[in-house]
Amino acid sequence: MSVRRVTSQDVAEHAGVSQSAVSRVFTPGASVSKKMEARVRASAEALGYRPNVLARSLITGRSRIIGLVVAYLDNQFYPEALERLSRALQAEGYHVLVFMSREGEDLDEVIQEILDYQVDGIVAASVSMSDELARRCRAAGKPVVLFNRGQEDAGLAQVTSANRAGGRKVAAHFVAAGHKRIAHISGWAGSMTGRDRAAGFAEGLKAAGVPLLEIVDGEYRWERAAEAARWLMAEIKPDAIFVGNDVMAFSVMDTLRFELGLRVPQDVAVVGYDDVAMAAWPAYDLTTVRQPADRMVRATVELLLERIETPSAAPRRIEIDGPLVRRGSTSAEVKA
Amino acid sequence: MSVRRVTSQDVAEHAGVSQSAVSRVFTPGASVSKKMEARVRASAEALGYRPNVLARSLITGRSRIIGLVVAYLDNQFYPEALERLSRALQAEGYHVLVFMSREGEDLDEVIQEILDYQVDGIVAASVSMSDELARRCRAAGKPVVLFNRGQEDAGLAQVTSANRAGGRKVAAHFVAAGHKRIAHISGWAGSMTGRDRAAGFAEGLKAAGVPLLEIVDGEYRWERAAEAARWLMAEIKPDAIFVGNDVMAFSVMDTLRFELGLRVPQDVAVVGYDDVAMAAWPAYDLTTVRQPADRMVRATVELLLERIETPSAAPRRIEIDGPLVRRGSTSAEVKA
DNA sequence: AGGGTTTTTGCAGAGGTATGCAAAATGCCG
DNA sequence: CGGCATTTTGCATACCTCTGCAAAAACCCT
Repeated sequence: MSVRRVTSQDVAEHAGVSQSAVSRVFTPGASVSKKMEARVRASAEALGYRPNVLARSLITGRSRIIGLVVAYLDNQFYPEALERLSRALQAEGYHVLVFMSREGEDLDEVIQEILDYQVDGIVAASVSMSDELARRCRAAGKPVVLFNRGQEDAGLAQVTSANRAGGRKVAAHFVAAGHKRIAHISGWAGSMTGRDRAAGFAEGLKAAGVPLLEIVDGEYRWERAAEAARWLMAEIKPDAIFVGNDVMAFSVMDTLRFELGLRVPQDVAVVGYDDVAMAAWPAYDLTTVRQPADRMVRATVELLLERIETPSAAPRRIEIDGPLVRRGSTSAEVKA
Repeated sequence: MSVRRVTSQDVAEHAGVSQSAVSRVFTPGASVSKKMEARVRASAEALGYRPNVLARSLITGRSRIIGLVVAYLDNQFYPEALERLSRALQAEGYHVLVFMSREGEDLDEVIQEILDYQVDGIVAASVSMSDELARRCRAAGKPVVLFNRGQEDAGLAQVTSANRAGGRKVAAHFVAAGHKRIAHISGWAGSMTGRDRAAGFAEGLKAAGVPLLEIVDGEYRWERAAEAARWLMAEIKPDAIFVGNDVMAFSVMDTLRFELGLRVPQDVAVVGYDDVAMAAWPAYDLTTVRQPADRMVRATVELLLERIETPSAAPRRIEIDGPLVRRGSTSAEVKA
């Protein structure tokens, strides 16, 4: 019943060599003669041997596992990023072990579990980390990269898009189109991404001398965004709304069109943030600031590997700029 | 620089007991006195000790890792399922190691890599497995569960929704609404899910004596679905289209409305399959057959754990029925 | 051929934990 | 308090691989 695994010892016996020799054949960069390599590989092939990654990690101290903490996958941006991240790491010989956490729930337990697996590094996507946790990861020698969520305090590596600049781009776009009544449904105020986008937007409007009539926290939630839209249209009556991410922007557009009977962009212009695949679909055709998932993921992998190779390297912060993608949810005409 | 890990040996010395004692404290069901437990836990706490999952797995033969193979995450159904799967397994003390593969690409390399990690089981989502691969997993004693993709030949455990029945439900719905010109843009013909939905749909129409004018393979791809819709409207002019999944249905609706200027459901009724979150959004308001991700995931976990506990258990197949969810993309009125 | 260099190989120990077995400790009862 | 049954503990070994070190082999050059 029990399945006997094929071990390097078995291969060694079959090939009539020592176990060390087998190990060396499967260790890149080790010293093995051509002849030895051929013999061992033949035996390994015959027996169907492959090194046990876990046993190997025990001695090398490298598991080739990266822990990923993520709170939810219903914002399209995250599956997209996860897919790319997984592929990129796979190409480097690493694999992603997934840990779901809930916003608000204490990360402690989750991080402990991650560390139990002796991961080589941790990517925390859209979750914030307490200083205490960061300290513990440092103590364990595990590099952490925050993905798409900045943090002021802790000395953590992080990759974000240029959220502040993005907010300014949206402001400039609204101003150029001549909008006067402008509002913002922000990303969760507890997140730096949300705050930065809002801050950049406010800055940009201020610089142009156009007032920002109202900011409502949409908490990155579909339902909250819809409520915010209803309230804004009842109380403020803006003619342009910048929404903190695409998913909320879709919610806002649906509310405007199907519940309030308004036209986008003629009655209200809407801009989102992320540029997920759906933003380009005709039903929404959403003007939005692109977060270049591809480049963000590449930067994340780079940072992670850098710190795995060189644990002494200081944690860096990388910010990636993304363009404003103009589509039909904002009008093209520029008023003078 | 190098971070000395805290081991059970360290805890043992600190507590003045043997290493075995420490091990037993952290092994559920082992024999330890109250006093011993308290002492060890105190020392463990003081030193910040937690058992090394990898070292443990070396001796128990259980890694508490489940390998997940998935081809793409851009169909919303999969991130949804992945999130639930990960949470459900987490609750059972397992974790998901992600392996991205590409449709068509040979799974061989991927499966080998999975096995290298000594996973306790494998979930293959929307990928088909060759008999050879299935054989190899069996040889390695690793249970495999196919998620949302059936397969006739191999004796593999699998969880699917009742695709055939689902297809019939759609047929009945169209027939009841009095549609006469009916077409189908199917899921990829190379997948059993796609074939079953199409077969059920055809059966249902045949039983009602309504012809199925055309079937086009949409390959589960957004762009292919749009092309299929253009072609159908040019050549066949159906008044009702059943589309093999929601994502393709969205594409079809967009093409009908924004490219061809047709109204849904007045000119053409559209039905999808999956009931992803977006299907309920007002912009689409799509009638669709629900795949109960929750129950499908629960069944998957059940099957997996069952076979991990009892390797001799025969692989079972579970089919989960889902309702037709009526929404605005099909008309309500039933003609006599 | 011989001596020195370099390469290749095997030996043995380590990495962190679980567990069968025997010894020690505890509990029970008369 | 003695004797026996039961529980708890420690010892030693196993899991599978990598790697430093020293021995063996191969190579090179005169």
